[in-house]
Amino acid sequence: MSHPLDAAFSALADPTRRAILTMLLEDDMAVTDVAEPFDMSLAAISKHLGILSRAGLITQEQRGRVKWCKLEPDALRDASIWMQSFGQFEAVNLDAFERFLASELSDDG
Amino acid sequence: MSHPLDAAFSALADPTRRAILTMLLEDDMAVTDVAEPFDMSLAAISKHLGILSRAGLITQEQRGRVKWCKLEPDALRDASIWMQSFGQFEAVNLDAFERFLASELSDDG
DNA sequence: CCCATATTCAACCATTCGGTTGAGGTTGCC
DNA sequence: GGCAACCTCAACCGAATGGTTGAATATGGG
Repeated sequence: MSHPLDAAFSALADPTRRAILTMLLEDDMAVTDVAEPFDMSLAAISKHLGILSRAGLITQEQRGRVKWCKLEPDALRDASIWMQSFGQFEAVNLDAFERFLASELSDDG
Repeated sequence: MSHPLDAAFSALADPTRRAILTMLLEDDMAVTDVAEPFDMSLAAISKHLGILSRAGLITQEQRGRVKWCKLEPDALRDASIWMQSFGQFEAVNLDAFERFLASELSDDG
């Protein structure tokens, strides 16, 4: 997994990890709180967070005994730019975007 | 791999597949021609093309004994839109884009 | 000090992934 | 018809992935 884009895209390929990123859009969160909504062990979530962190999509800061997870949206920029080279997408249509997000949230994000 | 975004992102996670997509930006290509620059068996490339096809990123049309591969850039739209929800990227800076593409092409894309 | 909380580590497991090889099925051409 | 070109299939392989469990390591609070 040498190229940074490898790490970014493969991190994004997992629905649990995308859901975590979506949660972190709201606010920074502790690992335990990130894990809470998922039907999965804490250790599994900890691994997912490690993958997101190594991909640069989040950062984690230890403060006391809790480790705070913070979204790092800039890391998505390169991946986003790479994709823009295909299709010459027009600036995102916000209506379509709203509809898309709605369908996303009713699913799993 | 239920969610369409799973397929798209995990297809994009492999550098060989990203390179293939970049090649297809130029023109439609036959499977053998896609395989030519890679140090890898034809069967391996055929599998990669299958993955790209199942992810909707390309389509393949059989014509005679050659199967033509065609980029399907619209499939990148959803993934692109998903990413836009993070970071509220400003409209892509074209200078940065040029620099990025240059560094990409000198690497492996 | 002791206990609970927060998180990771280590070992394990089943499945998937990315590659190989060899055989096989069409299609096109002489 | 027969051979070459184009592509996939099937079986196999080693390594990575996504999950589990149980133990280990801080840290904070009464």
